[in-house]
Amino acid sequence: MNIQFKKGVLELCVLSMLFKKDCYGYELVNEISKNILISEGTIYPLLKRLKDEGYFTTYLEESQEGPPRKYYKLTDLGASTKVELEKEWFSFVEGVNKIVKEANERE
Amino acid sequence: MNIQFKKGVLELCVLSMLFKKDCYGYELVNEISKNILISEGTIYPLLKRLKDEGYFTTYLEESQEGPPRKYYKLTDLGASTKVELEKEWFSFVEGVNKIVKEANERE
DNA sequence: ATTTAGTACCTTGCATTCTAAGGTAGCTTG
DNA sequence: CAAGCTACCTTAGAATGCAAGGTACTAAAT
Repeated sequence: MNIQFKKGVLELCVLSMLFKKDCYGYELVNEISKNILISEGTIYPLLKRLKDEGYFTTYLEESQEGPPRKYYKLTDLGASTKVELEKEWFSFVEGVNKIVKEANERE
Repeated sequence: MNIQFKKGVLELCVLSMLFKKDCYGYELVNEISKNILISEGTIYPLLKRLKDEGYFTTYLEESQEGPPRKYYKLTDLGASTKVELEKEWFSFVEGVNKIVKEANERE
């Protein structure tokens, strides 16, 4: 998997996951990795940054399967940022696809 | 435009453009910028790197409108890399879209 | 009882790559 | 001859993903 593709997109992925439901960090790594391989060293600093920027709040909950889980809950700011980022993402993909497809139409 | 989205994708864009026809650097900036805003400071180091890696050869041609242009011509390695990168790109987009779309299917 | 494996949190230093800002130089037009 | 466009390039800075490391809890296996 191309590492560079991921830059900036993981933020959208995290916001999207949390838009669906509250998640804890370890869960995010596993769920997102089903579609895009990522590591813990990527997620935790990102979660910290996004929390500092006010995109979500956190709360702890105990688990029967290990140490307590820190859940992340999207704020209104987080939700509206998700919508913005999503738009930007689709428009970006469209731009790239246009270049790629035009190139393949050579005679 | 989200800077981070671009990481790694410009390589695909450049290879795609050159797959269509030989181009010079300044031309690549302008053509790609029609779909994705990029600056010269991005392209020239990238072209140098990709040339060093054997993705294309170069030749000079004089111009009536300014200084001579350095044209980039895709090698076989460059062309096959373009095909690989293109596949990775589509699969990556699919992965991200899956996450985004599933998140929007919450009740 | 101790080890192993899985869950779950986190930090640090490194690598990559895009950008802004700057520099050089040719050609054309006023 | 100055301005503006074309065309090349470099440098220092910012952003972010990763590997590798650490801590600690629980449960199962030895």
